[in-house]
Amino acid sequence: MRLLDLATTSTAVAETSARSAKIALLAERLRTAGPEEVTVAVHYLSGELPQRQIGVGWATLRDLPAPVAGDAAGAGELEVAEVDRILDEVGSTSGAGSQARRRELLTALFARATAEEQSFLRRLLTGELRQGALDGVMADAVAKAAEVPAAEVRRAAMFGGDLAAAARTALRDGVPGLREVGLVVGRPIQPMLAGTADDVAAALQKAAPAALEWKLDGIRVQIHRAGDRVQVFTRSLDDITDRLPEVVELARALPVTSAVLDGEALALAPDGRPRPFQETASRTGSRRDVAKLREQIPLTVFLFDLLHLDGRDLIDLPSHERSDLLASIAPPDGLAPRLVTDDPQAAEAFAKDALDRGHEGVVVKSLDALYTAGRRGSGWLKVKPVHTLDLVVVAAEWGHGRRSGWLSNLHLAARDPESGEFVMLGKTFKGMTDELLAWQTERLRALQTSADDWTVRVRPELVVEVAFDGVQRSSRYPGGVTLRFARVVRYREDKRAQDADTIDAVRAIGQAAQ
DNA sequence: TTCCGACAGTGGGGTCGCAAT
DNA sequence: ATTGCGACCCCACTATCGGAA
Repeated sequence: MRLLDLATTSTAVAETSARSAKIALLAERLRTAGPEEVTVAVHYLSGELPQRQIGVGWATLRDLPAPVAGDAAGAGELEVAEVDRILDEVGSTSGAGSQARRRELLTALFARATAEEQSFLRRLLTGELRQGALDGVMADAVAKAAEVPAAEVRRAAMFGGDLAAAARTALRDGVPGLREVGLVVGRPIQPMLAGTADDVAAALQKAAPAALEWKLDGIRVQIHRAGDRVQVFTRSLDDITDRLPEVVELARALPVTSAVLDGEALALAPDGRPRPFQETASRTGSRRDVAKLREQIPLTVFLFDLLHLDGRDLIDLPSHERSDLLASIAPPDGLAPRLVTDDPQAAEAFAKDALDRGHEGVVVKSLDALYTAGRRGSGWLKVKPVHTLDLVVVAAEWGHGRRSGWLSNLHLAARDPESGEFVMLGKTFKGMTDELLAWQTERLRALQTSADDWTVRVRPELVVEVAFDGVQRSSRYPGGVTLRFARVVRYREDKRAQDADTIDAVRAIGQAAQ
């Protein structure tokens, strides 16, 4: 199979908006793939590289020599398997001179590609395929190509951790082959994700009685234990075992022969309150001097689910049964605090206590939900308090993709009461409807004071109400603080910039959380 | 016919580790 | 030593499609 075949399929997929038509086009292409090519084809057409990452991003591609006009002789002859080999080599170079070597390999590759192939490669390498089909749509396409139920493909991909491998199995061995793929201790599966609810009462309306658990602001850990061997994986299935010795020790001490556990790891202060997320991230992200770091910033694990125990898979058991089994093997202080209730007042009190202790909020879990790996179902609902501020728009950046032509990303500032100036403390592009994007583009252009290719600076007059999850330290912004997960709620045309919130008010919110 | 779950897209800040400057 | 870059932690929200109700 040629790269050109994938590029033309991708173009066709991008040009139709109907999901069913995308699936049909992808399935047709997969059917023509040989058994050795199908995994690479699935990866490429769902916007990923088999190598996961090869050290090439936007800036590397930007610095490649400009392509010559017109396609070179022999362009369009590139085979998918050869492209895969070249990218393997790009990804495996390291050490001094590796960047130059990467550029050399990529330059040679691009010189042999048609314009359509180059566009496809660029988008693939930057992770911006923008054809309206990623893993989800591809799973359906694989099912269609292999003429098997989509649920079987998704199940195999969930347990194998890899849709491309499931595709090869589906096309080669059909349903019987897919059925043989199961949970293997030591091989991570997609973690179950939580939806959101506005408040505890709303969450309880969807399921009562329900279990409430503390929502902890750390990193997700999936722990596999087989005999004495322990492995720890992140939400994106990376192996971080070496960085989390505390987690390894906890798992090794459990009275089991094998288990797969789900939990959250975070740094706590000596008084038991959570340290800022930045400190947990720093600790769990560090590979060097782990033993020393451990003394300074110890991690605590809170387990909240059990997917496998001593040879038995549990993901198809109702949540409350998994929870009971977990409690039977884990020490009480290794469990996420939990309350089962159908009483809104008791639930509210539990949530308030979690917040008073400095945690993010609660997760409300249906008692009979199965472990829906990789899905953001309503079986789990997170509830977190939201802060809002009225801030001033001081600039905006042009959007990309479907937001091309609109001013999208707002530069937000708080008022400095001392100087009367506006102090930038972050950006946001979230929460806007198409209608609002069009409106703000027009309004901001009318306030424009200067502009470059990316950014339009404006007179600080528009006030916008912004919701956010918290205030964190920043080395990037002049006020030393920034907002976590800022999103637009609405414009406040009734307010002038002089009425906007002050930088002191922002800092006070940060202090209150400590 | 309407509703709603799943998906894709559009990007945010911080941190680490590596290579280049 | 410092800077630029890529990768990966955390993540919210809207638009759209298409099956469920």
